[in-house]
Amino acid sequence: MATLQDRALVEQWRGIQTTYFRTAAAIDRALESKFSIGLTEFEILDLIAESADAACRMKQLGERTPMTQSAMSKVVDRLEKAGLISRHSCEDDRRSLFLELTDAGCALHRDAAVEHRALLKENLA
Amino acid sequence: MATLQDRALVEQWRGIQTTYFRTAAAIDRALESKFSIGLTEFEILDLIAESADAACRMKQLGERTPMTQSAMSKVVDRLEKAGLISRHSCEDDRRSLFLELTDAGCALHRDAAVEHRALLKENLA
DNA sequence: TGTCATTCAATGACGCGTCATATAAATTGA
DNA sequence: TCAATTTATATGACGCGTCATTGAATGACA
Repeated sequence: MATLQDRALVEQWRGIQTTYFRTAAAIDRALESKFSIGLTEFEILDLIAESADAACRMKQLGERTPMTQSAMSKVVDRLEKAGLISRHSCEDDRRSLFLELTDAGCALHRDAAVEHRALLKENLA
Repeated sequence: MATLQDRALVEQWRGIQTTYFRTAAAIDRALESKFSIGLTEFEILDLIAESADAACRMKQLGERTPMTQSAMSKVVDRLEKAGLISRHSCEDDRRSLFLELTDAGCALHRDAAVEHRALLKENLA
């Protein structure tokens, strides 16, 4: 039975959903209008920027985000077409790809990150 | 600057995302395989079931979920086609619709809710 | 070394959500 | 009472994510 506990769980879950949707929508709109990229694209840029010095394998990125491998592949496509990152195939294992921010990608990330953090602060507080 | 605070915000946000995606995916798969409905469909059933005695306007539902009006309309479509709910136009205001669970919808909700709560418990603990 | 299994990434078909609009009904106010 | 506005829902075009599959490279091991 445990109906009371169930109610609490459902409330908690709805809270998470609401926070997630509200925040994601706010960031997405802002990034889209100011930088012409979506939240997903930014998140990949952000992950690449974090592993700054080491070049960054797609596989590794996949482990640090809830995104699907397939989704990743398509986001990376878009980012490459937008000139924000470049793909380099790995010498040691030619199945792997290294990703790197282009100068444009680096600059855009720097600016977009400010907006991103500000909106997180506003929505998660 | 506030780089440290920013890191904390980003971590918090990623935690929310991970929890959200992991939980949603788990519930969605389970409901899909056992009851042939998605998480979104279940959530609407759940909301209708909550406003048990009073018939339930779409508008009201919209206020209790982060879903778009458009999304709602389509989910309700699917639920109706699946024979789980019925739409009744309102006499007082013929723009509004009342939603009601069918017997099948009611039974399915009862069973699916057990699964739903169990997975919430498992994932949000 | 040759086969079989495994791993990394890309792709096509498909479903769902979103945006912008449409439709229809109700409300407002001159 | 008749426009103009607002409100409730539906719909079509479109983009993105997912699933299943493919292609290509590597690994395992007899």
